[in-house]
Amino acid sequence: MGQNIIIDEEEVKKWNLKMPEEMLTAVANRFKLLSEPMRLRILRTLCERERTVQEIVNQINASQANVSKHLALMHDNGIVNRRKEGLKCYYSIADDSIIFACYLISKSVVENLQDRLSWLQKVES
Amino acid sequence: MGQNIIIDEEEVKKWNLKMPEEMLTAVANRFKLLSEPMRLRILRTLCERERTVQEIVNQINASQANVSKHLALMHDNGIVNRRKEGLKCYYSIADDSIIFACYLISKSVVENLQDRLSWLQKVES
DNA sequence: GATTTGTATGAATAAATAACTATATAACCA
DNA sequence: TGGTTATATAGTTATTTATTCATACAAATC
Repeated sequence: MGQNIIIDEEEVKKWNLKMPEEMLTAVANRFKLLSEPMRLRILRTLCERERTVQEIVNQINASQANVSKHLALMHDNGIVNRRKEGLKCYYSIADDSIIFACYLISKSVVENLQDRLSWLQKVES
Repeated sequence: MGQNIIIDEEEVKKWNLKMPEEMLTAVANRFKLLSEPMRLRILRTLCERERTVQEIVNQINASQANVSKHLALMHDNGIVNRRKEGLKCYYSIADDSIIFACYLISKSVVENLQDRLSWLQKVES
């Protein structure tokens, strides 16, 4: 924890080309987990620290049942941890690479948006 | 191109916590693009070099109509480039961060799988 | 045991979408 | 102009799934 991550661009290309079919669907499934705003909202609250279901429900605007289902799904897929303490149930992020992926994608979304804006300004002038 | 990427873990957490709601849905949408095996198959063929629609259709096992739709969707969302040359239409990857994300996620999927396997072996022994 | 609190789950509904078929467009050539 | 090739696009169907409501479960407290 607390370390930097270094990615070698050449290794990335090779890796992706070699990836077998089964792996590909597994990766797609993991991306699907991240493709719902509600789940990203939940994960964002967990970024700070572990939280109970109720804490999450209060933070984001969602029903307890819905939050619980999303958490169960993410737990089944190993991206969040579950820890029971009496009545309460604490969830936390189990897989940091998911947070890195969010970071990468959000950065690229911003860049994409900036590109479109500057293009628009060129067209207008 | 050809450079390494360095990610600072602290910056990642801050970034994700600050991310506004609109950004969050945009990120979710981008993840949704990556959540279909067929689209990952297409992107993988594009990892190597730009390709025509027919080349992609031949490489992966899919109908021309389907590949065309997926490409259109990805182009609309700015993750692939389109270049027309006579009858043929060449597509290429427009956003390398997507490939990085695939790399990150596939690595974590492998680790997750390895963890489950070793856990299984512990239980069995 | 009965009640309260925190969480999980089953059933039902509505919305999104991947894939298919058929057809359209668009560029090239005879 | 007519024909061929490469790609795109409607319309349809079937599947998936996020959400809601109601209820069940499970642990604590009385």
